[in-house]
Amino acid sequence: MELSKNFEPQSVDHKWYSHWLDKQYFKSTPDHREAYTIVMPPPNVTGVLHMGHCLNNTIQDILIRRARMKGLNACWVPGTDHASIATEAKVVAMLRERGITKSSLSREEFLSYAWEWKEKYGGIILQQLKKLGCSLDWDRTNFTMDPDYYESVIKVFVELYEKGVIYRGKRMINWDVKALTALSDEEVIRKETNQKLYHLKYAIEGLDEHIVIATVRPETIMGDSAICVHPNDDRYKHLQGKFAFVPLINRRIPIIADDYVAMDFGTGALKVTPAHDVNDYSLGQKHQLEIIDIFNDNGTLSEAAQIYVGLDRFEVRKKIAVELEEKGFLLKTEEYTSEVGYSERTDVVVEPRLSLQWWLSMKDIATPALKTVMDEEIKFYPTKFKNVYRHWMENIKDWCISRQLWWGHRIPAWYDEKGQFVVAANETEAKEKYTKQFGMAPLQLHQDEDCLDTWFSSWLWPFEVFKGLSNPNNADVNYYYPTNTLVTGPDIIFFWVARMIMAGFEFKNEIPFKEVYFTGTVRDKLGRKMSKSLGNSPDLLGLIDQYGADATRFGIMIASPAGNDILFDEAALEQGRNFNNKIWNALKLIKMWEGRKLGNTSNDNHFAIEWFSNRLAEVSNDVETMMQQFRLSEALKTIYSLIWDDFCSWYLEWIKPGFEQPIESSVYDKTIGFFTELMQLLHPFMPFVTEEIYHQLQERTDDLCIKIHQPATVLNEIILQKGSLLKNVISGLRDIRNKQQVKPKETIKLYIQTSNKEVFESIETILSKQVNTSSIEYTNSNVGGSFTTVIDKDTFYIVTEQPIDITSQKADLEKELEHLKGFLVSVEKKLGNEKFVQNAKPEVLALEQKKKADAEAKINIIKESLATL
RNA sequence: GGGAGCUUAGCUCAGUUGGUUUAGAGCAUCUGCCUUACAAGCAGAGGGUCACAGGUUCGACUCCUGUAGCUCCCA
Repeated sequence: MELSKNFEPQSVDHKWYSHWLDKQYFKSTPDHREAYTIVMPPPNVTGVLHMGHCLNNTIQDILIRRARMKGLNACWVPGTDHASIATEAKVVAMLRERGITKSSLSREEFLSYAWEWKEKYGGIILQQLKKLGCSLDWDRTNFTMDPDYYESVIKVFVELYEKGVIYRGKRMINWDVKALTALSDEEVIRKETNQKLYHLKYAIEGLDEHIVIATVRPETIMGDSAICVHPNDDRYKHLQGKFAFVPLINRRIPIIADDYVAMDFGTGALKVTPAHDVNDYSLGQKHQLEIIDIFNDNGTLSEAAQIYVGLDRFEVRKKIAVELEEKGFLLKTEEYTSEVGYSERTDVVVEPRLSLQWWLSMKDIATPALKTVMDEEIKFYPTKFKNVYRHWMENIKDWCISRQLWWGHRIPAWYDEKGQFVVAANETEAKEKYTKQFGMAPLQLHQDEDCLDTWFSSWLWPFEVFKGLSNPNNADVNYYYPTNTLVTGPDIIFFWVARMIMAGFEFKNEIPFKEVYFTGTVRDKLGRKMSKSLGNSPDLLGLIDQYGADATRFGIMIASPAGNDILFDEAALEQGRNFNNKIWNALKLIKMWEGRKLGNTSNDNHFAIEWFSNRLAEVSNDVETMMQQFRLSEALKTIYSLIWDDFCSWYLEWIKPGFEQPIESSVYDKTIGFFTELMQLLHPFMPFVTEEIYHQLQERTDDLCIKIHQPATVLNEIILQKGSLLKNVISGLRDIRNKQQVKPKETIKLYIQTSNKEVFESIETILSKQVNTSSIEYTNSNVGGSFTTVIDKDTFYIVTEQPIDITSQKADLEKELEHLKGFLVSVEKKLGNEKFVQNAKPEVLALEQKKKADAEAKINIIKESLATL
């Protein structure tokens, strides 16, 4: 069959993915082998594949494919997250487009729309991962709202409530005025925001003066309960204990003193609004101030505000500033930059608010989870994240787990008409509990309307995907858990990683995974985060169509050092595509020889084969080391160079027969073997092209995907050194040819002056072919009428038909001489230093002496050559 | 405000306990080649006082201190 000019991923990718699925290579069941398990961080069920997923899942696929090819029982579990707030927001938006408001629907009606949406768009992302080549065990696909999973989440809630770890309480929370729900601290993103600092005058009761406060939130003055100054602040000492009036509404509030106030910020006087600021709340508690909540759920002002009722908080800010100015309360405004909290999901400014919510007490749960990471029972790569983790864990706060949403796991608390409640897995149990607890059967119970934070289900992921909670101690969970490697972004270290570790100890008394690999953030090539508003997120599926999955994987992996950010550049995908073609062309070359095999006639290629087999072993070992340290991009670079440089540029050229000449059978077979092993090494990174080549190389009954790879370990250093020498000499001589403008087709006569004649004799055939000589001879003295060059410790004389350009040659030699002399000076300086000779380790000293001797010898050779020019 | 990390060639990065030929790759650049596998290619070349300033040491890209810039996390 005629091979195409270039590698064509479009047909190949799909063919092999279907084949692998048919053969069930990705399917894993417990057996006698050692398990290697990865659970995929579940993407949002309605999400689409973006660069972050691409990086993340490519890394996981590389690890899992490598494990599979090592003979481990590799299991990679896919799934999706119901993503409570994100999905609900999407459904609400969809309904709005259809002219339906959420408030007009019952809970059941809304949920049926949501499920419809989930069925329609859910799991698109999983289909997209197939295009990337991800070798997931699809039969194990999980969803965090699957019936079993749902039940386990509820079970965990009830258990923790009964242990007293979960409680209900009214505290300050972050309120999302768009999604109309509470948020955890982790869901609030702080951003530097330009604001205005308004200086407002509050009149003092009984005195003809006023006090000036500075605030960025003039719209909250109607919620003020006090003005606070520092007790030692001389400016305000006479006002302590007096009263002031809130502008516009004239409410009377006390002036109190507390050393919480920073005297040097603003005017040193602080308005206290306990309902709408976390710090003001604590201050309010301490001084028993009134709490006046002036906002509605949606961020508009409530009746309690008295004025501007029903208007949005930011609109009020503008209007009230104008009114305050008109009425003489606004002294001045200044520009001010500070951090403001925004909702991670809806990007609206979060409103601190006092609210009755469900909480999970974290202190006790966190203790073992902190220790296990500090002791490196769970290893973090890169290790710097240990610090981040420790800092958060040591300062951990209780987790607000309730959300005012419908899409999610409904909180299993049941209330009577008086608001008394019980927590139980279902209504029947709730009734029993109620009867027991309150000594009478309930008239009617209704379930809490709220649902749980998404992460309250995802923290169970590593063992509930194996039904570790719904079916405790089943064969799967016993075999696969703890899992091996978690690959995820550092942005969810608190949301997810930390909480999974806590859940692991709490419910299984075991770590959930042995190592965590934190990927970097994918940015554009200018270093900016990928974002919709910048429009700098590439269309991933378009890229896969254009370059192929292998090139895309290559492109994203080649520049992804562990833990560093990835600057995504399409040029890297081109490099990947070119690499595909390079491999493809090597295949074409070898296939040309297939019909020209002959019996073995010479030993000419013996060196090439021996060298490459050693080189292959050497690099395989290097790659193994790098993989163990998660230096994936380095490993890929190393394989890339092994294939492109060592195999294609050197080895294949060395064994390549002349035009339409035959090739020895044994050389051919060896070459097929090398190529196969190279494909094995590369397969985890670029699965499609390697599988295709594997089958093109010769008829196969098996597949590369599951072929076990065992790199040779025995190395012959001498051969490897000879190889480098040969490469150096070839490059050096080609350089001379280039500089002297000797045409490629023109042959040269080569004379070698060396003390290592035998070494050159063993590589003579290759050398001759690579630098196009008509003859190679050995000499003990300088050859007249030649170009001279010194490579390592040997001198080479080149005789051509062309006239010699002595000036350029002389200049080159002089330049080299200059460099060597400089080098020699630095070495001699070291050796002339008595303290160095006394203190340096013997091997270092010996090395310096060798450097000196070598440099001197080479200087002599060059001087001789120059003299004869 | 507190903490962590980074700064090496035009770009992206290696450089493993301080000494390995006065710093290595890849990409980009330049020169010469349409050489029957590959111009998405081949053969070469140029390019860096290792952010800055001190210190420790016989010796510092490597260790310490400070400064500047950038990034991230937390409050």
